[in-house]
Amino acid sequence: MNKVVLIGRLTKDPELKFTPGTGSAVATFTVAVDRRFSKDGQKEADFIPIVVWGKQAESTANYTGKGKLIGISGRIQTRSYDAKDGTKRYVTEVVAEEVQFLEWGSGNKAAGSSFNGNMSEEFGKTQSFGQETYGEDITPVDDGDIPF
Amino acid sequence: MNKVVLIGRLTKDPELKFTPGTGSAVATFTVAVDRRFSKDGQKEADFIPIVVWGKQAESTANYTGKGKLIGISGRIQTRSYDAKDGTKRYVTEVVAEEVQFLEWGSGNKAAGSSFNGNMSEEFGKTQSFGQETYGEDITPVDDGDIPF
Amino acid sequence: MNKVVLIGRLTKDPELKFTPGTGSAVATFTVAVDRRFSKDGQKEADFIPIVVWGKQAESTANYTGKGKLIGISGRIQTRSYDAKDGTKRYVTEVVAEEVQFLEWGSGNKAAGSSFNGNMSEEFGKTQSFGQETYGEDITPVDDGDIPF
Amino acid sequence: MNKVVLIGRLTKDPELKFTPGTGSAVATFTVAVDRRFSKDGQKEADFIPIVVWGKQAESTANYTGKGKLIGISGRIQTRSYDAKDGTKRYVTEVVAEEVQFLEWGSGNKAAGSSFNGNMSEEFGKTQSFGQETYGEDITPVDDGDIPF
DNA sequence: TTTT
DNA sequence: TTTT
Repeated sequence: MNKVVLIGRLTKDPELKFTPGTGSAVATFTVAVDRRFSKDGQKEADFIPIVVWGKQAESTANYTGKGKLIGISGRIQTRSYDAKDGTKRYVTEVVAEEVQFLEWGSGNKAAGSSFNGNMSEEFGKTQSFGQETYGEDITPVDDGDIPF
Repeated sequence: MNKVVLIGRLTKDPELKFTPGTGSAVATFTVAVDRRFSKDGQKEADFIPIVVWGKQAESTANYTGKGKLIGISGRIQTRSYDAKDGTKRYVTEVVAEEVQFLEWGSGNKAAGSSFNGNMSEEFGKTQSFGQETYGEDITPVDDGDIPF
Repeated sequence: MNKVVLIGRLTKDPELKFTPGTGSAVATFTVAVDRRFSKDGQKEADFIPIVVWGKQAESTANYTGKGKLIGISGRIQTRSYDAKDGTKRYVTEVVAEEVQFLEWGSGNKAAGSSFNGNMSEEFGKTQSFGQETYGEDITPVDDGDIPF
Repeated sequence: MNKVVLIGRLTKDPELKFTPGTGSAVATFTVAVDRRFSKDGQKEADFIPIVVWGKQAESTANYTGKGKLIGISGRIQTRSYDAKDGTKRYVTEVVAEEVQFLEWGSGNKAAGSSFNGNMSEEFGKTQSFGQETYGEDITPVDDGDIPF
């Protein structure tokens, strides 16, 4: 059993990439989740790294963005990589299986991602809110060559 | 909202320490959680770092141990520290708020911790199973000087 | 272990009552949570009964209302009562331990509850959004005589 | 968002049925989850109704049973039916998406279910423990005619 | 650096 | 390296 649920705000626009192999979309971003109990009244937050795969990665890249509130459910994943200094580094992140946009509106008009952004007319300026949840559509087939 | 639930096995006995300041107990350990979907049939797991505070830390140090199955609920916490090479390192771990021993029996009889271990007669060799859950008893008062 | 997380909309304004004994506040309401998979495209939802105790009950009664989006974490509780026809009825509901207002704004200006509603100037018409989470402040002391 | 995680014990052996239409397997049972905080020291539990579909329903019927410890993740579902006295009754239950046997061993040798029970030699008397989790294999296609 |  |  490995279950996570988070509600927080994106610290930046998501980064959209595609795996070299199968071309699966992957979005990565960080979510700031305010802590319930902070010492005295200081505002404190946890900054949790998120990974999303497949069609949801594209939705995420297009319908949410920096500062927007988002709900996520998924699981904690750990992996290691070799740092440039030769040491092994360990990463703990959340793989999102379900993403719920609690505030809509994306910042990524200027692109840099392969998505053409033609949704921006519908969602760009308007602040609409919904309860739609996007489920996992691609089994995260762990290509071996992860682009981050 | 920041909620985590895990069921997995300890990869080692927990490490019990006490904060220099208030003397609060802190236990740290890693839990191996088998993944539901692994590529082909290879056994794969996530190795998730756990922190437990207060009275629960002591229970954990004494009633569970390497290889034992445990249930955890809590939240994801991120923090940073300065590595010896001068760079900043980021850590993501789970702060357990509730710990449930799904298999009892500890390995740390020989001690090294301040706990006297007199429970070992009751729980040491026997493999008993229960559903008792130990709640958070100390608000994790983030001493500033965390001993790990 | 008994953990629930929900994001959904109130089907009505919360009902605020106070226990005869200790005078603890209790709010009850129903949250509609859209299903991810519904047969064909029909909109379907689960209508989940929620109970909140203490100071949070009052916040809930005042800062949210019919149609508003809310995040809840808590646990499932079951209880039974004797129906007027002499049969025993079983109830399953969610006891909220944490409530997060994803959209603010209450409908209960006209009252009927004992709360004086003097917050309505601040929160009444404006649609502001936040991430503030209100934790459990009163241990739900199960008076024995629950007013619903 | 609608997420539930439970760890508890079956109050009885699961009941296995098959939908008239598609012949999908459905198992139903109740899980007793001990409460963390009970008034004084009295042992109290919540008795939570569970529904499992598909292949997992069969696993459940065969590899677990009365008194066994089980981990469940899923969602809360509400439905209504017409009671014999003409009134509408509302039911809240947990639809399990993931089931983890924390203690193995089934009681349903004598059958009544279509499963032939030939696993009982492997799992019957031995008390083995594992971490295997069985995922949802059939999208719970809500036949319309649910056999309970 | 990992558990069964 | 962080969000409102």
